[in-house]
Amino acid sequence: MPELPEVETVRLGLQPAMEGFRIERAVANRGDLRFPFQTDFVARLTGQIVTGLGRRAKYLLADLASGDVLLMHLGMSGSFRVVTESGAATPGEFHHPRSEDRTHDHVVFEMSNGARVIFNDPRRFGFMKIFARAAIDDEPHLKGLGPEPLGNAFDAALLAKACAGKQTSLKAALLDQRVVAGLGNIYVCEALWRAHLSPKRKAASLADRKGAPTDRALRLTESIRDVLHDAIKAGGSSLRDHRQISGELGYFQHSFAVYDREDERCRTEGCTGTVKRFVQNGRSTFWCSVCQK
DNA sequence: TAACGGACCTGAAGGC
DNA sequence: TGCCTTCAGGTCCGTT
Repeated sequence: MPELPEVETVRLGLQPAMEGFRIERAVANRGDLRFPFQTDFVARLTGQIVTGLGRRAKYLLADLASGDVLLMHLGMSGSFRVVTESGAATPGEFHHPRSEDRTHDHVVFEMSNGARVIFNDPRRFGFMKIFARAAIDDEPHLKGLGPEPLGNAFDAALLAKACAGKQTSLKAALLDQRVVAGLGNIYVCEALWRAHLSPKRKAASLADRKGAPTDRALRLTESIRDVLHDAIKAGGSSLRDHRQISGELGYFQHSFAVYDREDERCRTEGCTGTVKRFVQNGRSTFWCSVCQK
């Protein structure tokens, strides 16, 4: 599922095809994804040079020369592929399992360098929206997002402050994009395992009575950074519908310590536990009850 | 205000 | 083999 590392991998893949080039033609093959397209969606994209391609949490942000920003979210199953003039996807040959199935190719950008950037999203949980860069502070999807976990501002003190007084579980708190932006179910499970913290533990326990970060907050902050860095280095994970730009699989799923490893041995050195699964806030949680406290 | 759960959506996997 | 059911999960929104 596209969480921060997958979105960052997509961004790095799209950059050579889009940044600095003009969108000669934009096509929306249907009226909506998760939300209806704006009526002027195509018009505001056509002829615009993409001056930069950034990321905020799980959102991709394409800056346009007009001063607009194209906001893109991959939802659950969204993916991009880039097809060059020669017909080959870059980098490498495109080999998505459903590469012949164009049914879910919902948006196409024809770039001035000859590349076709195609957004495919079978479940249509993704969406695209255009807003003025000047109004970015008022953009509802970005407003209220917590700190970037890989940014300089994110540290144990900030995480502890965001969790102080919260009676909900650590798992639920970390999935809350207002607390920290970009984590999803997989990386929350993995980060909690690395920090040896139970997903059931109260979020408030990251702060002491004075609101200062506890040792748990320090461990968790480090674990979040580490797991995200490792995943980006591996090109993201590739569960089910998610693929890289090239159609290739990411490799991080091979490194999962707990996610989707129910009944397998815990990988913590010296731990005799097995990975368990339970449903928490409507989502599967994987953890080791022996070494995660 | 915080916390929680349902809805959205469709392909994959499992059961019969 | 084919049909049916369940599950997956990011975000929004309604309810408690």
